[in-house]
Amino acid sequence: MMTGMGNITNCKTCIYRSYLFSNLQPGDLSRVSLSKKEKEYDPGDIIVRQGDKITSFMYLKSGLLKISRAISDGKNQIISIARPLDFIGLLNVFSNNSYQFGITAIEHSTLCFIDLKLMKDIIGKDGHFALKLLEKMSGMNDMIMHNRLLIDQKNLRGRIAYILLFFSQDVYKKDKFSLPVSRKEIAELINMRTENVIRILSEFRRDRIIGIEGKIIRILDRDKLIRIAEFG
Amino acid sequence: MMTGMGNITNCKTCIYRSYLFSNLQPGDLSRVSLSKKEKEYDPGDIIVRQGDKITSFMYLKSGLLKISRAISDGKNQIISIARPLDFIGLLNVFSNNSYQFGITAIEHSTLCFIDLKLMKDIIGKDGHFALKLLEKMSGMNDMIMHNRLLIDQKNLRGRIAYILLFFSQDVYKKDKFSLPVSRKEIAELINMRTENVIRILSEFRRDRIIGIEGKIIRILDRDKLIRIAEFG
DNA sequence: TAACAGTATTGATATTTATCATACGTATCC
DNA sequence: GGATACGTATGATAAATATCAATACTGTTA
Repeated sequence: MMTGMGNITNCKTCIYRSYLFSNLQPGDLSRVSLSKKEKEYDPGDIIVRQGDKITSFMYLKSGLLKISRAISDGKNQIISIARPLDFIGLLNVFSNNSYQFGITAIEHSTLCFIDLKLMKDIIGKDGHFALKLLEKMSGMNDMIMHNRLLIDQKNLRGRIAYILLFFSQDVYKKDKFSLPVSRKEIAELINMRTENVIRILSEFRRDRIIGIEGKIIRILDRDKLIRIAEFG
Repeated sequence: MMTGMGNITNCKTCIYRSYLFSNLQPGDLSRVSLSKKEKEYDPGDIIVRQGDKITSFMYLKSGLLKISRAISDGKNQIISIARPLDFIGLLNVFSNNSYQFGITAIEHSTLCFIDLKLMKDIIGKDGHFALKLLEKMSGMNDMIMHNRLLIDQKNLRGRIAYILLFFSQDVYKKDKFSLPVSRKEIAELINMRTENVIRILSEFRRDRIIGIEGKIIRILDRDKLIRIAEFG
């Protein structure tokens, strides 16, 4: 369950402070700092449900989240994994009144909630900030779209290799890491079936490309994995 | 080839004027109107090449475009089809200096080019405009992402049904229309092989769901097509 | 502790999709 | 006019992926 909440950190000195807020007018930064709420979540905690009303702007200080949407009969599709310093829900916050996707913590995470009205107010006053936000949003969309287009092109082995490299290189920056998601969730993320996720992981283990102990993955042959992700 | 260019229309009285520009300061609208360039393109004309420097903001007044990106060995992937009143390249214009995709006319099209510096200048000054632009961009991204996520879930028949309904309902609003793209391009758009596009179109014809005469498609059984797009 | 639900695993099989081959029409280019 | 390229079309076959079934393991609850 949610393990903490409050407003401990001052935005001015926050070590996680985003580039986005780097040139904000001092008065505006104070208003953000005073009104923001900071919350902590444990793995599995639901942060927003699909359909919830959007009332704030969310910033992931630390941790890892999954952004997913419900499709027919209880099935889910994971749109992307949010990483620290990401603005969550940025995709939706200006185009909808309610979330078109759900957000769930997959690691212990700390989020900042900034009131949406305040944000819009600042955007209205501070064109420089607005432009930076446009850049940020554009960049995020680019990345998510790019990833999905890439994954669409790959066969199943390529997708598994890609996602393993994603966790190893982009998220944990380590050869050995603990998968923050189940096999089923990997399947939902890269558009395949759970059984095939498991099968291909086993295959990679058999071929000494990775080591597996439950959730613990160790990359043994990164070059080969890169080649498989690239194609084949 | 490009068949026209110049600055004929006044933005103030333009019948294609976007909602986005509806509350612009009169002075700013004049600056847009004076600096904008209007160009016409024929089917097949390349509007921007992947990698081109971004210098303007593009607005599609009429026509139809394809937005695509090159992948390995001469293959292409079509990201989306742009329709009238769309701001083209909005996905990229604030996050990159150069286009990450190419844009090609697939029907006779008229575009407005607005200088990017001018746009950024207006955004900086006019927070209300900036906010509307954020909404527009967000909405566009939503739609493209949503479509791609949907297509990922469908089998090949579902994808073909979906794309036929897209052209019939969203683009032409008619039962009978001329496909603006080749079978190969359909394949690139919905992530399948040309042969299978052709095969499934033939199958739909055999089952009296559609009529085909070359590029001319006629929807004969819309309900069935909807059901197939939905699932099956 | 037993019962239970969710997850992971593997094998056998069915279905879907891609690939390869061939043919034919159409437009383009010299 | 013939050569060439490209789009459309269909069939046969191979490869990739999903589905179904069975089992084991995990943690949680009664």
